[in-house]
Amino acid sequence: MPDLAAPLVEWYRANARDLPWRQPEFGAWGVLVSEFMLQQTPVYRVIPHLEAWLARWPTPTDLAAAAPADAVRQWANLGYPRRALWLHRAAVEIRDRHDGVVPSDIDALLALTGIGDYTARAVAVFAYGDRHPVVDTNTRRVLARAIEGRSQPGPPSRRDLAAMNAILPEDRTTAAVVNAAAMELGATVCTARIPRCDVCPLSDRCAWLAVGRPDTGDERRKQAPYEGSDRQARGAVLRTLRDAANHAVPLADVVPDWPDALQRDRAIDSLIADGLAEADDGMLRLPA
DNA sequence: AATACGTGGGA
DNA sequence: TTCCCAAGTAT
Repeated sequence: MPDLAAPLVEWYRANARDLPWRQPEFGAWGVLVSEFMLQQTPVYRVIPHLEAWLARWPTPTDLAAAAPADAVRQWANLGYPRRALWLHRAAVEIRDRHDGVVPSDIDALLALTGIGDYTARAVAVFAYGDRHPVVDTNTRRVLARAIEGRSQPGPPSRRDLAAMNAILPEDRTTAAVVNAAAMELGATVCTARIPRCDVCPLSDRCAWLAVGRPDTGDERRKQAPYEGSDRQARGAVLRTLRDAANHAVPLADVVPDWPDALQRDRAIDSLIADGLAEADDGMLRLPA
């Protein structure tokens, strides 16, 4: 296997974006919040929300003391609002199980609500400097191209962690940089569409470029259409609840003009089932 | 393992 | 305009 770590590190030193969570003093809580927000949401949309969030709740204990409704409201239009609920639950768990300190142990992190394989390792590595492989969608694409010669990665797998681990240097500080660099390269150069191979630090050893950048046909699953979907209906309902000045809305006033009343009611029920809404006395509200 | 889950910007 | 897709997780 070609050495990927050295060129990645050199490239990262010169080209990494100056992102808030990369400041040394940013703190584990800030890193954790940023990782929740970055799950499926672009960097440029996260940054302003992250700063507002941390100004309001500077520690896990601060957030744990708030109502879930406040977390969902503060989440605003970041999307996937259950992440706000899960982040709040994680804060409660950190307060109750870890004395208010974000843990660095992978298994302890994995046990927190809303934290999976990616986020657990991202926190341990980027907040605490521990040595683990961190694999996100960017890294999977970089490895698929540079090592396997494929245009897109296959389905996520535990093998991805082993592949990343195989290119990590022994030194933990450098290993953390390699993790960040692989993600950064995938985000800014080795992109899903129109990769910029002309400025890529791996171009002289990339298996995919060497064989002429073929489309290897590994289609990623197409996202279901959003227009007319249940998700869109849920989004409309939740927006109504977020924007309600008195924090509660009569059920009859919840998107009354939605084209499909049955779909709207289904959305309301599913939001209640998810803990994102509560109904009582004919009123609908965010969870207290 | 496949599916559900928001939102909005860029090409 | 329409389509793609963005630092994933839970079930």
